[in-house]
Amino acid sequence: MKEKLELLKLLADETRLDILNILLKEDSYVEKIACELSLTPATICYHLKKMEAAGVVNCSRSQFYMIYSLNREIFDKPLYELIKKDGETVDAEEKYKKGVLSGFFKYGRLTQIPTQRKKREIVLREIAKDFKAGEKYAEVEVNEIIHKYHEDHCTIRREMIAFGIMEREKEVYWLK
Amino acid sequence: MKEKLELLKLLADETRLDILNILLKEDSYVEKIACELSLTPATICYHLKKMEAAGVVNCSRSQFYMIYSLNREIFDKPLYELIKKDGETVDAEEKYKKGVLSGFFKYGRLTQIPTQRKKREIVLREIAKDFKAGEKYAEVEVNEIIHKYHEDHCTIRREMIAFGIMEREKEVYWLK
DNA sequence: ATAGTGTTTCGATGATTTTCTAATCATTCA
DNA sequence: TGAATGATTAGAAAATCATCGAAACACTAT
Repeated sequence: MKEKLELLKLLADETRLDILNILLKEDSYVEKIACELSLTPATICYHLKKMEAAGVVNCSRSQFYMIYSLNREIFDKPLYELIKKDGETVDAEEKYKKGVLSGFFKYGRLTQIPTQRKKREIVLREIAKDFKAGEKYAEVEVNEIIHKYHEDHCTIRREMIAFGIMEREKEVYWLK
Repeated sequence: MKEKLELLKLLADETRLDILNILLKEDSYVEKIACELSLTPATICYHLKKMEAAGVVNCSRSQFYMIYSLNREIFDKPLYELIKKDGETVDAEEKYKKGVLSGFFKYGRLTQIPTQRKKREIVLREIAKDFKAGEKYAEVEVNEIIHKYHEDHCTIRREMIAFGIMEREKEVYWLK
C-alpha cells in the first residue's frame, strides 16, 4: 500500500521526529517549535504541512497561532503492519502470466523471444506497457523504447503489429 | 536515539520494503530477488548490506549463494517506540544552560551578546562547537563561522580568546 | 485603515541517496 | 588450475528532499 510507504518516509527524518517529540509533550505552534529546534519557521511549516497532509498531525487556528497537535492513534500499530504488503489476490491467469514474464525477463530485459505464440503475446504486451495510449510514435522512437528490452527491435516491432497490439500508418506508430 | 532514526530510514524505501516482503515469505538470495524485482544484483546487494548492518536481516553463505533471512523480532515493536526519544536526563546545570541559550539564540542565531560574564561564556562555548578540535583556522575562516551566529564577529572572536576557549598565534586560530 | 505578529508559499541551493555499469572478489566444480 | 557463477565494491549519473531567504498572506489590535 502506498500510504504505508508515505508514512514511513515521513517518520524517517530527524527534524520531523524532533517535532513529533515536542508535540508528544504538548501542543505547540510553528514559531515556538522553530525556536526550540533552531530552525526557521519556514522549515517547520514545511514539515508540519507535510505531516498534516498525511494525517499525522492536526492543526487549528487560535488567535495569532496555528496550534498543531498529534494524531496519536497512528502510532499504536506495530511496525509489522507497516512493512507487510496486503492484498495480493492473484487469480490463476495472473499467476501464469507472472510465471511466463519472470521466465523470459531478467532485470527488466527480455532474455529471449518466446516461440510459443501465447507466451510471445504475453511478453509483447508487457513491453507495450512502456508506450502511452493515444500517443503517436516515430519509428526511431519505437525502436528506442523496444531496445531497452531487447536487441532485436525489428522483430519485436513487427510482431507488435502482427498481434494487433500496435498499429502503423506510414512512419507513425501507436498503441492498440 | 540514533539507531531508531536509522531503522526508520531503512524501512522508508520502496525497494527495501519489496525485499522485506519477499523475505517475509521465504529466505532468498541476491540474484533471485534482483530478478523478481527487475533490478540489478548490485542494487539489491546495496540494500541488503545496508539492512544487514542495521540488524534487520542476516545472511549466511550456502554454496554459490548468500542466503538472506529476516530478523523478525525487530518488527514487533509498536511505532510509538520508534518515535519517542528516550532518556532526557538533564541535571540542573544543563537546564540552566539550556535556558540561557534559548534566551539568546533564535533560529540558531545569537540575538544579543550577553553582558553577564557567566552567560557570555555559555553562549561563546555554544558557538565554539562549530569549530573542530585540533584544526587550524585562518582569521577569515573564524570570522566566517562566527558570522553565521552574529554580525559582530570581531567582538566574539576577541572574547573567545579572552575566555581561553580559543588560542591564536599570528594569524592562526584553534580550539582550546 | 494600518501596523504588528505569526504563517505559508516560492524559488534556489546543497546534501543525501538510489541506481546503474564495470570491475573485482569468492566459491564451486571440472 | 582455471572456468563458471554469484556477490560485492567503486565510481558516476540522476532523483529526491531539507533548508533557507524573501515575499505574500491572514489575523489582531490600535
